[in-house]
Amino acid sequence: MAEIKNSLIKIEHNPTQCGECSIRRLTLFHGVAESELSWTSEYRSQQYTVQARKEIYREGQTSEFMFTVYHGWFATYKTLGNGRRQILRIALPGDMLGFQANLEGAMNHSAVSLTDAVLCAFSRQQMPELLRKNLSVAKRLSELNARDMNICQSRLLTIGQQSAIERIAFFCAELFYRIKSIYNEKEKNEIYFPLSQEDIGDATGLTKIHVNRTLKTMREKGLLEIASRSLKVLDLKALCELCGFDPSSIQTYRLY
Amino acid sequence: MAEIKNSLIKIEHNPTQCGECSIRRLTLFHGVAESELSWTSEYRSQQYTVQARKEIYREGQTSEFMFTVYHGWFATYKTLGNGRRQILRIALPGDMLGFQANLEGAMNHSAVSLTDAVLCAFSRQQMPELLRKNLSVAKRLSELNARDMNICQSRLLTIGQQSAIERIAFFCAELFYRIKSIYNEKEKNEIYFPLSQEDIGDATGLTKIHVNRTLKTMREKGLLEIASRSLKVLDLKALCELCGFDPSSIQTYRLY
DNA sequence: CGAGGGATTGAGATTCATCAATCTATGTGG
DNA sequence: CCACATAGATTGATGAATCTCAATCCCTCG
Repeated sequence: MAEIKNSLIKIEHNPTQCGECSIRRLTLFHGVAESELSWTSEYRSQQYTVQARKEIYREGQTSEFMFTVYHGWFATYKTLGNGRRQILRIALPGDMLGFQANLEGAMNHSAVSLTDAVLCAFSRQQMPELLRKNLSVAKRLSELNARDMNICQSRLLTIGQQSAIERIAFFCAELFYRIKSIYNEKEKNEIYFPLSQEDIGDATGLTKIHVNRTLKTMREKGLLEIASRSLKVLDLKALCELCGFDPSSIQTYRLY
Repeated sequence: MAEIKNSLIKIEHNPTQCGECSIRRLTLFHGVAESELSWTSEYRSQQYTVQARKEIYREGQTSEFMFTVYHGWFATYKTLGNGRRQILRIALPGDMLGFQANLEGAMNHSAVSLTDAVLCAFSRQQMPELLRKNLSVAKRLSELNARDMNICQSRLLTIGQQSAIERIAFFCAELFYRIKSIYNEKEKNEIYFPLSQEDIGDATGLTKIHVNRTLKTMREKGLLEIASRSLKVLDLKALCELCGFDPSSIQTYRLY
């Protein structure tokens, strides 16, 4: 497998400054006073581009950085000895990647880009210092982690207790709402959607064949259509009712 | 359903002092300097007893407190409209219950005692102040949450990608190691285990009937025996190999 | 000693996985 | 510009894993 080091390409020319970051409301630095941003942003070591489908860190290995997604989609996952893979989380702009309890230790999961993407990197080593010096950042980190915990637990519920069509509906409904809340698109019923059917299967605990058949059913029922990297929601209300997804819960996903 | 208020019984006589708490190494106050413990422990509002099988907070409702488990077992869970229930987490002594991003808002999951138990309560309202004033506690909270995130993601992996026998093996292996690490019992192969087969099913995403059949298989294979509130591990090595549970990962569960 | 909750077993239905083949869109090299 | 390679999507046939319904058993507790 390709070296991870090579997948991250440093942006030498004009990296985005935190002060002018258009998605700061979504990130770790949401809530940092403008007057403090000049020094807290010093901890943002670097900005990197990464191509689609590259690993940025791997389970069992250490990682120099943790990241904020500035642009693009990522998936975190764990694998089993037999090669099966469970996608744990889809990370979208504003989301953190790679924070865990033991900042020095090996990663307990892997992360891969699903699209060409841009990451803001933070030295893991310097994180404790940043958190000590700026309580607003520490509080925000805690909020982001608690939100991710809630999302993770909701996925445990859907995977543990729902049928194939319900799981896929839940997965798509959640992503649909998350994307729309990031880009403030109220009316659009179609979003960019870079996941393959196999990815959807890895996220929902189904085989790609069964995902394919279930998507066909959903298309026939007029719920949604996934084709050529696009997700079109045909009947949002029915989709949410089918899987028990509560759109108002997305507010606790946003945190801004 | 019974009122939650009534399930918590305040301990009026001689509640445990944080300074003499025998499991402090496992808790939120691990790492707090002895000299600071006198004032941080002021935030520990009260100690409560609770009988087995009582809800201590409920999804959708607000809760005055968050808790540290001092004694006993708890389960957190989410439910679906059709009544199906997913157990999200088994909380053991030292574990936190009820922390979430929006401390003022409604709970996003419920919690129930599995045994008679004792809880140390913290006013949710006062938490931000405590975290602001004591960085050691804030850091510890973040560690505990990150650890729980890892456990949650491991369960996502096992429920999403493993068979019934593997899921049950994983669930039991994890609890077995957690209990042994709490009580420092290296050699014992039997632990107290208050979960019904239905509980195991709710935790692993299986029906109680299938849990029953699978436990029978595991008994016949000489892996483990669950009977009369006890879990006896007959072949620990085989159990861990079956489900891919790595005992050394428990170190990141302990955090002390 | 009866009641009730959990455990156990059986039979049959359903969902989902597996294996295998074909199709389609996209990109690549000649 | 075309032949080819490749990855992802699609469909069919079959079998295994798990669920559902139903009945009985067993243990504990009042």
